[in-house]
Amino acid sequence: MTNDEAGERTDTIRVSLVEDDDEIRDALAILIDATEGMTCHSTFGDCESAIESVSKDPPDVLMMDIELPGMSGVEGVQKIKTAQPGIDIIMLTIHKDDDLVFKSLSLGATGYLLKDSQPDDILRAIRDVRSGGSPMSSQIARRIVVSFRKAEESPLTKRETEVLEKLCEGHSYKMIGADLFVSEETIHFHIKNIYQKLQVHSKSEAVAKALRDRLI
Amino acid sequence: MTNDEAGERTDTIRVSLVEDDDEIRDALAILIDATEGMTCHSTFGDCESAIESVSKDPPDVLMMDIELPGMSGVEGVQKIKTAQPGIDIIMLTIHKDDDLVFKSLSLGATGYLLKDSQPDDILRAIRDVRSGGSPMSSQIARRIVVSFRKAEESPLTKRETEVLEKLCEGHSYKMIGADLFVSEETIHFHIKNIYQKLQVHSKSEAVAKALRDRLI
DNA sequence: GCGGCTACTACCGAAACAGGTAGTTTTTCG
DNA sequence: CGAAAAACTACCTGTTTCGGTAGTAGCCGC
Repeated sequence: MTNDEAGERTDTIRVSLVEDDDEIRDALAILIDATEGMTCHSTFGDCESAIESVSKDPPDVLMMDIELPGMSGVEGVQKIKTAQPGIDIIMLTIHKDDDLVFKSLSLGATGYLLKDSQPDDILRAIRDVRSGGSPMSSQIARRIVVSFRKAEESPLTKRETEVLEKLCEGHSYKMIGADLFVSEETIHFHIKNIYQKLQVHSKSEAVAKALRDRLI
Repeated sequence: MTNDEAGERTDTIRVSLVEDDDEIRDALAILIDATEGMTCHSTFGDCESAIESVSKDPPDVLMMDIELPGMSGVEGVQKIKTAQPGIDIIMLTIHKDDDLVFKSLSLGATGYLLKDSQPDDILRAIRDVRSGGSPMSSQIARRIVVSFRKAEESPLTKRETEVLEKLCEGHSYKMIGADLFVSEETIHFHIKNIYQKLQVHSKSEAVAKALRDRLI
């Protein structure tokens, strides 16, 4: 392991573990250490101690149980990723479809593994995450894909949507009017209707709603 | 497979294909028809004809080449998904990491497959997409995960971020001041600084930038 | 201890916006 | 065809925002 050379990570992948179950933790450590190209860098039974150590001596990859006593894995992801953005974090879970997995991915985790995955799958996920992938089940992938898809049906008319798009670009009534070749008053009219339909009362509120609900 | 019972779709999965290469299209059709639990419902050489037929007689799953003569697969996804939101669309591609794949996923595709995938992988993807998954490579998954993560570093101070959050909720200067127990003028001051840092000139533009760049 | 950053307060004038009312024309669809 | 929806124009009034200038105060690091 720790060979020096230059290059950021042509060499051994250092893996750390955060897992409260001793048996699982030890088994993973042994598996990783027995594999060429990776080494178990450190192990922790809880998030708090992991956070402290990891900021001093960061590994390349961190595998973290999503359900931990004390600070949850989700919270841990946020803290560790803030302190050490370079670490790739893989969440470990027993549930296939867990809201927590989804949350931790959006907070900074890069992939996730089921605890009872085959050794081969575990090792593949570690390499995968290090070479720019996000290992995860297709069920989780679906939820992520859906979450950033455009709304299928909007209450707005075509023209109103057009106006809303311009609003989101920060244009004034006057500029939008010029862009769409109608008068400023017409834009005013459309925007009043947009406000009514979206139940908002200002440009910024409309923009926030449009972007959050992916109306545009 | 085809047991009937109740349930919404215990029976055969109807698959349609859009692929301009005759050989690939025929090979896929044969593979699908030879597999228990699915049937090849219809095939098309281009998007235009697929769109017409599919709106009359929709399949369960549509496999679509991402690069087609005439209308591109990406455009096709958008049109078909708008007309028939119930169809699960799997994109076919030869490139592993293609911007087009990413685009089509955000426009309504549910998964994607490499054209040279093993037959088993193809059949698995079809079943997968039908049972609520999004089959895709971990490289694509990573790009999607990253695209909705919060910005790691914001140019804004803590206070400014706080103000920006309130802006995104559509509050006025006065309301934000009341919320944060400072004067309206102070909010005015913070917002001027936010505008400078984000290079914007209005509330709505700031909100748009904040939400798009995930500063909050 | 001093400069730099952050947080806060204040005043001004021009511009933009929000909400209301009151119309006309065009498109869409039963 | 005729009703309904969408697109368009206009005016008015009070409120909010934007950009500029100007000053106070606390905290941190060199």
